Amino acid sequence: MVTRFAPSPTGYLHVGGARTALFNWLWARRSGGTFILRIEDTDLKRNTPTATRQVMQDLRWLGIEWDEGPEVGGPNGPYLQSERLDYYTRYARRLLDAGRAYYCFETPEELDAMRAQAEAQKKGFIYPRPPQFPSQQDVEKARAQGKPVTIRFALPLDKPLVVDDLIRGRISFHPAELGGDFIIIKSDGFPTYNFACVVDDYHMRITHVIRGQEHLMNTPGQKALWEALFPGEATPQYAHMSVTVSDTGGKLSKRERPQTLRAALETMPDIDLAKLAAVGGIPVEALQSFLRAESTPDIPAIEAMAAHLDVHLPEINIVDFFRSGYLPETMVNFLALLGWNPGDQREIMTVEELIRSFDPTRLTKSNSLFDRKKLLAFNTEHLRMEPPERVLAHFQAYLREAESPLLRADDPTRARILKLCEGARTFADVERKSIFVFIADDQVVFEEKAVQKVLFKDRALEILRQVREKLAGMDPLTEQGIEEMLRGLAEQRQVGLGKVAQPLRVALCGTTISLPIFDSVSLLGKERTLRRIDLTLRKFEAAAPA
RNA sequence: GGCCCCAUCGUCUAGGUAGGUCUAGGACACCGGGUUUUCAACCCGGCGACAGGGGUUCAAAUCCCCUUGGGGCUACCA
Repeated sequence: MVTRFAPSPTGYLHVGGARTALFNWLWARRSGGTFILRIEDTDLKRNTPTATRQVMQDLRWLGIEWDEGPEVGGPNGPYLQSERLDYYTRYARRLLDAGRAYYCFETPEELDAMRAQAEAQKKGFIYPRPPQFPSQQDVEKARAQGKPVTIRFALPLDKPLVVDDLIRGRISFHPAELGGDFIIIKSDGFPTYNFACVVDDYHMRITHVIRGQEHLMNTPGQKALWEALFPGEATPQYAHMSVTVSDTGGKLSKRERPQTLRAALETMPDIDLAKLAAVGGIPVEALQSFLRAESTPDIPAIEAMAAHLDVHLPEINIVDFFRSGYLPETMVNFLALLGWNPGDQREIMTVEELIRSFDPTRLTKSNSLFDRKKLLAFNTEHLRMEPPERVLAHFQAYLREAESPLLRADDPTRARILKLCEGARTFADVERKSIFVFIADDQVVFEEKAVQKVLFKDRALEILRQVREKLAGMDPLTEQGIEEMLRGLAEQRQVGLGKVAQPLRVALCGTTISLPIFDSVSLLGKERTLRRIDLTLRKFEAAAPA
């Protein structure tokens, strides 16, 4: 069995693409077959130079390795369609010679006009096949006149086209309603998707294809092409899966990120636009225009501004989830369960379990919504479940990507922090709770809310001073000693531990959320703990309400 | 407009091919309670669905038809 994932290199790997790749990969692994990566870069206008590299990087992060394809090679290469042009021209020639394809010379404008006319008559557009196919001289004449030259496949109209879909069963199409003869070679000499796909699937000996529902209507045309090109040869078996839509409404689209930022900005009226624009590295005018929904800055600018304002953008691409602190194991598990299930009630599964259980006939027919809250729950579970060394390795990668101050910690410390954060939902949570240890003592940022709710209440500063004195007298500083001291103090003052621990926490971190307090003190050490308490007392004692 | 696909809790889904064992199961979310040095996690409990209408049948979530709703395609994009 040979399966494939065939993305077009237009940007990062997105959730939908990852899901398609995953199912094909699981299927190949399940059956001991081959999984091929093929890059469909036949649209010069849409290709992004770095996209192929990005897609491969994201696949590898997910653990989806290809047996044949770019960088790994294989007997059926090359694996970039732009390097396979000779195949397509050869087969187009063959169809032309057999009278199964013909040249056309309409300009895009002429085609648009024909379509508009069909629409005005409330009819579906069907390309009118000429009674006589243009000759080679006609082609030369057209070229001389500067007309575009394309090649169309003469779709057989005599019998219904039948597709046997593994998920949806037998589907029959009337060729006359399919839009007529379609283009196989564009005027730039490149093949269209439908043509290149057939030629390559044949030459790469693809036996099984799982792809999105959006390709279902392409399948009858591809089958007809296959029969004309490779009569008697079996086409791959197709499985057209459902689509995944976003829980923020509509399709999972990259526009969601800018839109989320804009919506957040609208709730912040007194914002310093000049400063924000500087953060994003764009002119103020560009930011203003963005706010009026007239333009959109590029994604790095959007992300920088969102990070600055602490606005969480919805993740769209696989790399976004990496940057938000998700585990690849989580993504694989979650994506696999969107539109598929193992047939029993298991949900949290390892990759090995997924491979063992995968059966494409269990793919769901209906579309599903990408639920980020459930994803979060899955990540919490995987963070707890995966081997600690593996989690640590992923954590390092996350920190490197984030250029986090936690990079300054050594491995044992990071492992300790990870352990203290049991129950955390993402690496971002872990980082947020422990970052205070790795910043300079005078760089602690005090959250207004924390100050008001903790430091300025219940004689917190008085307690803090007491804590400071006791801490100063402790040598050495052990977690156990700290705990006994804080508990003793709470008891002595007839208050809950929270009344003692929270002021200390805010003094050390500036926020009410951090690692467990005893570990926070021990991680910081005696000297830095005392210094932070002193800085806090100095800063807030004068300002405290009586 | 034409063609094609789909329809079970708010969400992901089990059950549908072989109609009765389904007063419809699980998970996430949500709500209530518990635990607690913060957040999270954790424990207990609760809410909650067969889109509507017709058939077929002793019996329908399950089979058939219609309606409605959602999605896709209708490109010299893939």
